[in-house]
Amino acid sequence: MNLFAHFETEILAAVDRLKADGHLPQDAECNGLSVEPPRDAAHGDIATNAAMVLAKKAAMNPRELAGHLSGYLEKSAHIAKIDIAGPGFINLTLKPEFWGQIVTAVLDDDSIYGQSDIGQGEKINVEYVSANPTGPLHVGHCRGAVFGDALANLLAFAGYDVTREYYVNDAGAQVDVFGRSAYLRYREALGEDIGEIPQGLYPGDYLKPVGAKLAEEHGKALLDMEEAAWLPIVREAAVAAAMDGIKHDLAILNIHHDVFVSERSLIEGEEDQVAATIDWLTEQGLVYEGRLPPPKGKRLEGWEDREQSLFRATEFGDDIDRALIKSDGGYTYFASDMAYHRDKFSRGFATMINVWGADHSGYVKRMQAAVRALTGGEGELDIKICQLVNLFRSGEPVKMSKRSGDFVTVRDIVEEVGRDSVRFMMLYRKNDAPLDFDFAKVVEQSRDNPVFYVQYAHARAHSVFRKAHEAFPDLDPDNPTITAPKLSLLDHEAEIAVMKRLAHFPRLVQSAATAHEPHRVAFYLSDLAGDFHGLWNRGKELPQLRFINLGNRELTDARLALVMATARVLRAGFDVLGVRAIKELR
RNA sequence: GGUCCCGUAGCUCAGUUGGAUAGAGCAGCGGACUUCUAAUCCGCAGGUCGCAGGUUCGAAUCCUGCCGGGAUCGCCA
Repeated sequence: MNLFAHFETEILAAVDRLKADGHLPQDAECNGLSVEPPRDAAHGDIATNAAMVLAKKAAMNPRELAGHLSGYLEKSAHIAKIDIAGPGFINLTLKPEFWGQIVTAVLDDDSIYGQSDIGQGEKINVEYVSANPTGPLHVGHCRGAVFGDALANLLAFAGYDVTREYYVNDAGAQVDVFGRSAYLRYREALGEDIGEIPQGLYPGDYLKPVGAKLAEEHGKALLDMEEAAWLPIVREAAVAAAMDGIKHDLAILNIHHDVFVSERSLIEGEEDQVAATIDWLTEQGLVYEGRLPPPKGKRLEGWEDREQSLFRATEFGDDIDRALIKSDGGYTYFASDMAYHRDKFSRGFATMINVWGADHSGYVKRMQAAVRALTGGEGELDIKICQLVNLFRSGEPVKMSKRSGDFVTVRDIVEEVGRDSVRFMMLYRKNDAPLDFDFAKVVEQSRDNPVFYVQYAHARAHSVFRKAHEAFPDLDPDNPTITAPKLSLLDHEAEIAVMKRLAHFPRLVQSAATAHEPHRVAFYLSDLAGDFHGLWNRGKELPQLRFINLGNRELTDARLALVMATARVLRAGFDVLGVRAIKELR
C-alpha cells in the first residue's frame, strides 16, 4: 500500500463529487496536484494543494474551495482531522490506528513492500563502469560502478526492465599503447632486460603475467614480426586479461553486467556500424566538410587547422560541431560512441542512462546531441556524472602516485574495509558532489559512521527476535510469524514515528527512481534507523515500551510485528543498494 | 576565455522535482546514565540558503547577471 497514492484517489474522488454538485466545472483538471507529507510534521500527515490548483477553475478562492473539498473528505475513514492552512493547503491528520495498516502491508507476503510499477516494464539501459581495458579498476571507477549498479537495482525495483551494460573501449590508440606495453613484458618474460618502462607506456606489474603467457604460447615467434603483425595478437591478449581483471574487481563489489559491447566489434564486425552511422547521418544532411576554430583561451600545441568531416552537433544543442574522422583516417572516439548509442536504440532502449566520471563532464552535451540526432528525438539519454572520491585515513589524505602505476585499486579498498561499507559509503552522497572516503571511519562502530548505524539497526531487530525466542520458544528467532497482531496497541509516539517512516518508503522509492538518485535510499535508511534506534532508546527509560513483555504476549506480538516490518524495509533498502543486511554484529 | 557541476548552521551534508516557521549528524553548551535493549541518551543554541535582480498566490529549488570553488576543453579515451 502506498499511503500517498491511496489518499490521492480519495482526494480525486472528493473532487469528482465537487463537480457533481456544481462547485467545479466538469472539465476541471488537477494539473500539478500534490499529495505529500508536509514539511513540518506538526501540520499533519498528508498535505495536498488540490484547492490551490483548482481555485482558478472554480472561480473561488483557494481557502473557500478547500472548505468544500474537506467537507467530502471528512466522510472518509482514517481521517482524524482536516485543517485548511496557509494559502489553501488541506492538511490531513490520520487516526493513530491507521498506521497499523502500514505494518500489515509491509508484512504481507503476497507483495514486496515498496516495490513499484511506475516503470511499467519499460526497457531501460544503464551503462556504467565502461573503464578502459588497460588495467585494474581504481577508486575513480569504484564510485561510478557502485552508483550505476544501485541505480539499476533501484529501477528494477520500481518496475523497469533494466539492462546493465559495459562498453569496452578496445579500439582506440590507448589500447595500442597498452598492447605495446604488454609486448615489453613479453620480451621481459623471454629474459630480455627491458630496463625502465618508457614514459607513456603502462608501467604496472599487472602486465607481467600477460607477457609470461604470451611467451609461453608463442615462444620467440613474435620477436621477428613487424609491429603490424604482432600488435593485434598482443593487444587482444592484453585486453582479454585486463577485462578478466576488471570483471573480477566488479565481482568483489557484487557487480555483474548483462551485456558487454566491444567498440572494436562495432567496427570490425559483419558490418562496420560506425561507417553505417556516418552514412546515415550524411543522408540526413548532418555531416559536412569544414573547419573548426581552435579552442579559445587555451593554447594548444600542434593545433592543426584542417578540413574534416563534422557532425552538426550544434543543431542539437551542442556548442560546437564535432569531428568524426581523425587525420590518420580512423574514427574518432565520438564517432564510434555514436554508432554504439545508435545500436542501443535499435535494441529497443528509448531510455538510456550513462554513468560517467567527472572527467567526462565536458562530453555530456555532445553525446546528448548525438542521441537526439540519431533517434529523431525519440530516445532519451540521461548522463549521471560521479564526482571525485577523496581518500583519507583517519583524516589524513591518502597520496596516490599515478606515475608509478601505484594507485589505490578497488581490490585494495574492498579488502581493507569490506564490500558493504564501500558500497554504502559510495552511495551516501549525491552523485554530483565530491565524496570523502575515510578508511578508518567506515569501519568505526559509532554513531558517526552511517554504515554502522544502519547495519546496527537491522542487527538490533534480529537481536530482538533472538530474545523473543528465549522468552517465547514458539517464535522463530529468524523470522517470527505473528498471526493477526493487535496493531492498535502501537500507540506511542516513538512507535508511530517508525510506522510513519515505513509509510514513506514506497513514495521514496518512486521519487528516487524517477530522479535516478539512489543516494536517497541510503539517506532514507539512515532516517529509518534513527527512528528505530530512538524507539529502542525509549525502551531503556520506559520498560513498558520494550519490545518484549513477558506478561503480555499480545503486546509483544504487536511490537514484534513492528520490528519485523522495520527489518524488512531496512532489508529492502539494503537490497537496492546492494549491501548485505547483517543479523548480528561481530 | 567557453562549457558543466557545486556554494545551505562553526564542520560534513540532506532538502520529497515550486509549497507553509529551511532539516540531520558531528563539534559547542547544559543535563542524565555506570549499562549487554552494550558499542551512550535527552535537551539547548546555532541561518541574509554566495550576492543582486526576475518569473508567481508562493523560490534554497526555475530564469538572467555577477562573486567564489572544482572539473573540463583535443583528431585523447
